Amino acid sequence: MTAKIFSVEDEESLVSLLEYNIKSSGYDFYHASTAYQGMIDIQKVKPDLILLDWMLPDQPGTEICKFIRSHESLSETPIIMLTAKGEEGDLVSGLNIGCDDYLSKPFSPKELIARINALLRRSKNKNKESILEFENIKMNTDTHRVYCCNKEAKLGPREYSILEFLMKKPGRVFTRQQILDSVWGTNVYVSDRTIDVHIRRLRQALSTTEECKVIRTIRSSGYSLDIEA
Amino acid sequence: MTAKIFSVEDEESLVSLLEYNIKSSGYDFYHASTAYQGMIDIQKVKPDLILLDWMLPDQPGTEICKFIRSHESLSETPIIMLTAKGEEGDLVSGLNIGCDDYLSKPFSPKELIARINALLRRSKNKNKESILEFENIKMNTDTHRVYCCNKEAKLGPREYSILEFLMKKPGRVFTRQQILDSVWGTNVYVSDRTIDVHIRRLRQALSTTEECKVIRTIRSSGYSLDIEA
DNA sequence: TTTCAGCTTTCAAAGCAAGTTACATAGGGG
DNA sequence: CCCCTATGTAACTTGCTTTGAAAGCTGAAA
Repeated sequence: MTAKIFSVEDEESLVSLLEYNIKSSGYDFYHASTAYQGMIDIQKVKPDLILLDWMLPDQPGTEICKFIRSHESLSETPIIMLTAKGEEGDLVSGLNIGCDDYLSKPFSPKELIARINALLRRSKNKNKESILEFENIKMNTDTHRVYCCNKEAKLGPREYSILEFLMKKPGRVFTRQQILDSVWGTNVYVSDRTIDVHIRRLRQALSTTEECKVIRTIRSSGYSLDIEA
Repeated sequence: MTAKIFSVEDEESLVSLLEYNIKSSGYDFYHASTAYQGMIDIQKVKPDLILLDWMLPDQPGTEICKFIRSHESLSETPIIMLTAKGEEGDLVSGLNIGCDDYLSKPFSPKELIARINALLRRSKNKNKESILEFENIKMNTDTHRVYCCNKEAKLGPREYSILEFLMKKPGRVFTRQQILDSVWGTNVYVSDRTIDVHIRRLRQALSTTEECKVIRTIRSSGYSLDIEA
């Protein structure tokens, strides 16, 4: 059964972009232009995933969010919020309200699809918790988003993998070789020193506003996710 | 001690390829052509790593896998499964059965060696106790942190290694040469006196607040981790 | 008590691991 | 086809660690 994606969005041009990309990815596409119409149609369609615009002509997207979460049959439906640039500040409350992920406009269609896939995958086997946490670092392995001190940190793929690896065994020291084996995989020949560079990039990315020293260097041994003594 | 690699494989040509590459990498090579013979010889040899062909003339490799995992003395031995092309589909079950890695034929010898190295590295660090304790000294080899009288002690890498070495056999006396061989490695030429210096630094680092005499000097012999008589 | 070998402490230079920066390249997306 | 990001390497810097020499100390034997 193909998954049904429901979008509530008033911008015409964006709707057609969404429709094109979502249908290309093999999903069914449904749509409403206002919050009011959306709430009606969502109950009929019972979609597998909902895309909500943050700003709608009649009511804010968050209202639909609350509506969905409070309806027995819909409450488990994953929701992705779409925000215009500059509205990110409210996102913290958005996540609290109950949406599962968000994207800031303009976003790449590829990224949207990736997040839809991830959320659908999760809701299919919604058994396991996908949040890793250590100190003030939070990591959502479904959405691949990382937060440090409640601000999102933008990591490259490699930095993300290294952090994920470290987060799975916080405090434990790993040699460069162990990190290479696990993140790069065996039979890949990369210099040990490459790790240093990525660790630097990771530290830099995690230093959002305040200093956030969570990666400890153990000289001649390796690195660990830990607080400096 | 060189690690022993045991291969169960019926293809003649592949066996000689394996033998050549594994021996070139400095490992001992053992071999059986059938599952039955393999199970017998593996018990005698007690190898450090096992290569299993998925398809064998008498029984599938998975049977050997089960056999190994259910035998007390062998159950921790890492296993790499070798599969012919097209058998990958069954690999999921293979990994569930308990092999640690797999390779699809044809594979590059380089890759095989890389995976062997990686697994041996992993199994070497596996079964060592991560908390060492003596008197009021506590040492966590996972996090590389050392506590003396419940306060963290900051040690340099060398001091750390020396302490770890001593903590493994508390009370026992080691000559300077033994410490050198173990911590620095054999065939490294460093003056004996160097040990004295590091011992001093170690003592200093362990004297956090109160006097904490746990390293005993045995004049004209060496040092031991012990309480002064 | 003196002597001497062996042990401890101190010190400064050399060594080395990690941090940092810059750059070439590759790969993907528009 | 061009631009941009991600990645890995190399070169340089920094600061701690290691090291051996040498001076100071200790304890046992004479």
